[in-house]
Amino acid sequence: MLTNRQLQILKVIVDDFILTAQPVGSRYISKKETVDFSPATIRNEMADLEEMGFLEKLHSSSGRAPSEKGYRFYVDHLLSPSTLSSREKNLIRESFGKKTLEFEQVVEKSAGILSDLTNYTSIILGPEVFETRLKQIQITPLSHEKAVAVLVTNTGHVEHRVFSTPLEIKATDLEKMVNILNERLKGVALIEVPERLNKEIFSLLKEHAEHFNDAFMYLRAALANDNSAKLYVGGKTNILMQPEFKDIDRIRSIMSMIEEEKDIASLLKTSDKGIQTMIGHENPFIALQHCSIITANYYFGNQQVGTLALLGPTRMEYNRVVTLVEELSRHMTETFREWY
Amino acid sequence: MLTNRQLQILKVIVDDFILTAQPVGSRYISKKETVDFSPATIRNEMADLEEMGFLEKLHSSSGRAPSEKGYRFYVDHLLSPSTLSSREKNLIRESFGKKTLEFEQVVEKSAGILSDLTNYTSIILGPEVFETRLKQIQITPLSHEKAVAVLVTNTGHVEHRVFSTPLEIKATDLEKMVNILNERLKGVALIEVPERLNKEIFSLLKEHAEHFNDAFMYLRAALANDNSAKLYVGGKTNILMQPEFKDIDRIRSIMSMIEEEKDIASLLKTSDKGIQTMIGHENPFIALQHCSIITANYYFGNQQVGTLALLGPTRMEYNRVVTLVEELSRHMTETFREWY
DNA sequence: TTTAGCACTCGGAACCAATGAGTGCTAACA
DNA sequence: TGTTAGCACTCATTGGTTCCGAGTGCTAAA
Repeated sequence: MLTNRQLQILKVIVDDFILTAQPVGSRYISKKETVDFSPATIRNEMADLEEMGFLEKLHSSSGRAPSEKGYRFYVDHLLSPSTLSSREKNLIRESFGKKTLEFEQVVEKSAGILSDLTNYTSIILGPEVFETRLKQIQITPLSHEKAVAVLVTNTGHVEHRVFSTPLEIKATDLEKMVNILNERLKGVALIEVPERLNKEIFSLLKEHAEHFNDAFMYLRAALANDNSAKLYVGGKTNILMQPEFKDIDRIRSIMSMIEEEKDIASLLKTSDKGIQTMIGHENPFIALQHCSIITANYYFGNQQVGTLALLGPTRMEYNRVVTLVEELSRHMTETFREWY
Repeated sequence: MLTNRQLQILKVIVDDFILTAQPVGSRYISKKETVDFSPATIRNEMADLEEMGFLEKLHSSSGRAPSEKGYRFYVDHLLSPSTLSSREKNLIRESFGKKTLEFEQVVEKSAGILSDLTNYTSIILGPEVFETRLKQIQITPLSHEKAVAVLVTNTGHVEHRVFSTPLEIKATDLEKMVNILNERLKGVALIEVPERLNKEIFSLLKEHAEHFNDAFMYLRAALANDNSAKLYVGGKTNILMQPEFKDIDRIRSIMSMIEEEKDIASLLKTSDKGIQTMIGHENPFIALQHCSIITANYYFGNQQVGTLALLGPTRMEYNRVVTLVEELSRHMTETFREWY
């Protein structure tokens, strides 16, 4: 176990390294008001801390920087979650004060706030598709061979899909079709829609007219869900500001990973509930080996869950950032609750 | 005026510098099969070309690189537009072969192709808002206090806006409202919609029931157009690959400019018709001083016009890129024409 | 157990020389 | 008169050397 003095020194080093990105030396630590030991004493302790794996040297005569294990210990045991500054409070209150109506708006705004306040990159994963249910479907003809289906889900998400219609179909027929669809699909999970279409609804529609056959084909294609929960990213360029990412290659791999979306989405999807931190190599991607990710969940009603994440260097301002992420996920959850 | 030999040498230098990003020396040029002069002769010509402002030296004993004026001359007089390679043809044919139905799909696909084939960043500006006309409007209640308005424009663009509705409003009333709106707004330019709403439609709606007053307020807010034509960007990270952007600060300023959207949009909006090139400082933004931008227009029906652009370093593969941009704008125009 | 003192290590900056790619100029050549 | 060979010159790059300073580890004294 670590002695009190070791804890104190470790905390000072992590705090300072997070601030300056420079290795911390013994002399510097001993000058801190809160510290009362000579540099020599501190050097001894630092040597011990290094031996235990909490600290690292860049070269034999440099000061110490926290290792990943050091960050992990810091986050688990030494974190003193900061309270929000008035600037932070204001920005959040201001943004969530305005009444929002659409899921996308809330998410984009949250991503914006988070990346602006932290100078890191914020990522928000939409709610799991398999829990989203269809609330309403509306079909509107656009031309004699195109129509748009507007889907509204119980999460307040609205989306539209354009599809081809056979030339012969009539407006009244379309109306009938919509009625049947609404009757049969309301409350059905989005992911089950294609199956339902194939099973019961196909035969139902068939009874009405023969060109439903064609229309149905196209509609089915249009309603085929893409399954991928959407990613919203804020402050992509913030990574460029961090001194540890002076190296173009690192930036390139991180950027293209974010652009890919796929891996990031799967990473966030598998993260546990509550506030989580992944430090450096704790995530499986080489591109993110110098990054930390903080995740929190937000909720939609009771079960549906999305993920709010913040991506920064391992040298992240954990105390400030953790409260911010928590606070924002709370606000999001609350906003969505009010919609019901 | 330039002699034939000078033209030849200039062309070799630009071609080679575009390929290698390295200053070109006289010895190297004289070794080219197409060139029959000694290094000394070439040096003389290069000195003249430099004096005329077409070439630059990085330092007194380096080879020459094209100046912006050199690129400009090259583009205007020496360009031999390449024909598409079979790979390029295939990719384009494949993508445009599939039937697409929605404006966004076409645009996103085009941006993707362009950035993939060129390794530069592609930017597509949507059609000018002021020319887009409303084709149809549909309102669907979502809950007792929310409704979604779906707008369909003559460009095949579909979008939805969620707005609040007063509690008292009834489904039948809403239907009446939609009928009036459709009757009065069909074919009206999007940009004029708010004005029309205020003038004629307000009084019309008022005749029907008093809570239209409230509903109208919200609807008006929802239909207030944001005016900004949308930007679609492909291959944002491609800039990172270019050797001239090893410098983080350059990348940062370019990236954040793209992220901003505002300036880029205005830049593209003011570009002239047809294929245009802006080389280096020919554009007014310091962030883009080492970039070239190629733009082409695509058309929607007869008047409506959007812009397709490619952003890369001044050392751009102009001959390949120009044909690609042209070809893609042609394909887009054609696709949209087929929709009518 | 703590601390002062001292030798040691290593990165970074400054300086220097050697190298080589490339130029400009001059004089000879066709 | 236009072209070219030859040569002196320039300058970025590379590698080696030295110096400096920040910081460590170890030992011995308090």
